[in-house]
Amino acid sequence: MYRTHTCGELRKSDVGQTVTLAGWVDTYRDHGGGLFVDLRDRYGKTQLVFSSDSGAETQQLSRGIRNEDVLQVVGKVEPRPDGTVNPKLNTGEVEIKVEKLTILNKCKTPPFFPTQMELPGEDLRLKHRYLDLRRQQMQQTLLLRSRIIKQMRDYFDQHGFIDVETPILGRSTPEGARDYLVPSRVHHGEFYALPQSPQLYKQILMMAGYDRYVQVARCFRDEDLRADRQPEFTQLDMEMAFCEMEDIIGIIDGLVQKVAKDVLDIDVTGPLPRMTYDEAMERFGHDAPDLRFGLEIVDATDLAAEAEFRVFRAVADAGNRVRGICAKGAADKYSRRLIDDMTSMVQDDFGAKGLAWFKVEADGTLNSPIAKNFTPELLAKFKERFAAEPGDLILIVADKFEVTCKALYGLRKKLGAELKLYDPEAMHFSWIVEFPMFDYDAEEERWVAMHHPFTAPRPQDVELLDSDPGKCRALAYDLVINGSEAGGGTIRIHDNATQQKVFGLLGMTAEDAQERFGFLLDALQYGAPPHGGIALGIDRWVMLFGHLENIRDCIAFPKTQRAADLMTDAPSTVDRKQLEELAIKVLRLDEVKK
RNA sequence: GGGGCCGUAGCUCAAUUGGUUAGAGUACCGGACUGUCGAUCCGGUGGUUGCGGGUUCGAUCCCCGUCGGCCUCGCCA
Repeated sequence: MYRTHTCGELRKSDVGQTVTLAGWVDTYRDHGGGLFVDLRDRYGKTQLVFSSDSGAETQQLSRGIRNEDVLQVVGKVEPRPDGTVNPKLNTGEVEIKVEKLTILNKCKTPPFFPTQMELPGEDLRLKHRYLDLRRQQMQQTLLLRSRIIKQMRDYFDQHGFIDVETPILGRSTPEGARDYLVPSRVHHGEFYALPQSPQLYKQILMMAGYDRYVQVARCFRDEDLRADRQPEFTQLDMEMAFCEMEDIIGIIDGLVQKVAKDVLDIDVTGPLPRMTYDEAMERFGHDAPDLRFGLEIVDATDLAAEAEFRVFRAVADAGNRVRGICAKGAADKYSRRLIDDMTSMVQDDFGAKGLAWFKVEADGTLNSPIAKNFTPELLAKFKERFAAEPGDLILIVADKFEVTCKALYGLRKKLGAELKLYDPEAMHFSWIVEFPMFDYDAEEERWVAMHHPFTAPRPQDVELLDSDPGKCRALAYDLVINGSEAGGGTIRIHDNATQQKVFGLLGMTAEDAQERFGFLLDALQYGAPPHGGIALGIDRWVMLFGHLENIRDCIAFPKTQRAADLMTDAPSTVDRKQLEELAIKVLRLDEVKK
């Protein structure tokens, strides 16, 4: 037996026992005659004491102990002498007088120590992930992740959901994200695709009568990475038959309450607040607004239309929008220089033509390079519209609606963080509903599904599919936590005719649709029940519930921004023989580009 | 594909306007020390300044390219 106890469990009540512990050397303090070692495992730390009492042989062996060595010790639990209790440790009232030491494994001097104060560079952490995962912070996060997933599994189990696994090797579907492809050895020139989500399989399960399905599903999307995006990620995927949007939302409201209570001890009152997509875009410029703070977007297009200022007038006259935000008390926090930086941001990142600004002076006048273009009366109206007071900073973007949304969303996010408009520990949960069915892709001159092509239109909007698809709203709902999309779902189309019509609107011919999704169209004709579901982004839940800034910290073995695993060095080239079996020839770069 | 930041000892960082021998803390090695808990004290080893090229009398510093990491726009139904 390697150990009788973990390094986190011994207390004063255990004094007198002879115990065996095993773990890593967290730190050691060598006093010559006596040596203290904090032995660590994922449960905690326990202080070991080596002295002449340990015997000459053991004491001699103990002198070679270094950080991160793996030890096993046998010894007696003793109370610490008066004045040497360590209140920082749960085990701080006791120590082990070591009688026998076994060095199970030495540790080479590592590139970094899991215990060091300054975090090493992320590339180093990823390369030596086994060391990084020893860090307490990482262990806490993976524990949190495990706990959230268990809560989810328990919850859905209690509500009668069946866990069904769906294939990892599937069929490529050109809609949506880029697929990860897997070549077939048996069928030369043909490929499987890794699932972007189990979407179609779970719909088929509904048609098969498994009316409550759940799965912790790995999903793959070959797109560029971000701080909150990995090429493979995990979803809590669920689907229900004979359900309406309210049923799904109700179930998830309950889950949110349960997880919030369990992991953060927060009482979330249900039902969670809802906002329509249009309202979210109008008030916050984004479909996943951070509702922990105000700083809402204010429309001033009508006022702009009265202005002498040609830039505003032209935008208003062209049917575009003049909108802005008013940051309370921010005028003296943002110098000309910082405002210039924000101007560059809205121009370079969001395609805005510029950023207009006003600072409200102590006497109430508006200070701005463009103020001279406005009558005092109009300036007063702007001030009133933005409810601006002395010391406030008004930022205005005049552009197409979409551009004002993006730019003001970006500014709001930046100002919210910089001005500390919210408590970083706060949690805000809400639903965004009534999404449009389609977005118009000007480049490809066609409609694209906003959610996915299996989303059902609202019953009252069905006829808009023919007359005005852009106005058609979907039975879609996104769960938003602190300005992050934490989940999204829809009620699905469950009849063949509507599904065919939507495919048609997306520019697919009947033949295309049959080739790509024939199995779905077939299944829809063999007794498909009404159904719908949702998928929750588990990695993001961990990020949000753990107040972490980065999705890589929520995943045991994540990929870098270039989608590489620095520990295993994946992806890698493969043997010529492997390629030959697959009938694959790798082209040179110049051969690809032509 | 575009924009930005970063890369100096094993690690975290510093190095004046481009200036001559590239420093500190820590780790590591050796020594001292029986109540420490970020132990302390003394001594020591350790550098292709990511890589390649250029400008210059002289480059960690400026320029170009490249590799790697991060942030971001596009992209992500």
